Amino acid sequence: MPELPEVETVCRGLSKKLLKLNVLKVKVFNKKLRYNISKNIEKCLIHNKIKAIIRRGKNGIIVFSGKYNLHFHLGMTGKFLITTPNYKKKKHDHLLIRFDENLVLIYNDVRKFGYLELIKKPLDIVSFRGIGIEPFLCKSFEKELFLKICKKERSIKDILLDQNYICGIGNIYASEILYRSKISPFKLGKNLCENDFNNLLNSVEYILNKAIKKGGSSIKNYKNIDEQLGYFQVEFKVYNKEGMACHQCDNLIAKKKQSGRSTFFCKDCQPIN
DNA sequence: CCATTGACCTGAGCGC
DNA sequence: TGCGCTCAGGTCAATG
Repeated sequence: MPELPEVETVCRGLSKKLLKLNVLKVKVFNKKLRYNISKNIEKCLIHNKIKAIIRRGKNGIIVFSGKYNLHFHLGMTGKFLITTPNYKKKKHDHLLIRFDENLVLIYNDVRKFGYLELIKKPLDIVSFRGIGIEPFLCKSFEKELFLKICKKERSIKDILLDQNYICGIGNIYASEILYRSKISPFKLGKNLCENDFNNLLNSVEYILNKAIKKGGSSIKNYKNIDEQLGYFQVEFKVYNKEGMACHQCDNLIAKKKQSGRSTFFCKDCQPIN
């Protein structure tokens, strides 16, 4: 579910409430997520303080005072909730961490595509899991990215979704970014001209920034840690807008399956040539 | 090495 | 009311 703007919003929310707090208890309700939650999680985190919360692409890292950090990925339906010790466990709650100051952190994930893993320090946030360039740094790596992408026989949308080029973009923002860039989602990497590429990197920053400012997008069930909704979905120009009028021409927004996922675009405004 | 497909898992919404 | 089907914000292993 969550792409970079949603993960960023979650990280900021967690920072606001949990920074400097001390872990009193860790309880695993169900360890079977995408990867199993470590049996040692309580041992590794208890009496540690939260020092920072960092985002890298769609990943979050809770930095603790001890030997381990906690890396999380929310998959499609992962959510954190901050609540109090009298909280009643709900369906699909998988982990609970109790802190001092009477606060409790819950990880809930319906589809269990997310995960929580302990990672040993020191944290090399730059080469983290070998993922690609942070979107807000991508202009400094423009040449490098262009050289990589301009050889590819893959569609530009597939490339945007591949976290090894630019990280943090998912299915919603890929469509929105390509619409603003006036590039067909089906255009191949090798066919992008420099002008396309400039527009693309521009829109990557613009769209993601704007979405962060709105607290991300809530289309089904995404919520921030205090159950607040994001509001970027009202700004969608193409995602879920099949059959609606294009904002820039008389055409209707089209929807097509691409690599097994829905793509939304305007045929006229986003030429393939 | 590169590109494509299906698997992982649960729930919502739709047509019948 | 219920069944069966498709779809959903993401990755990753297996295949050609």
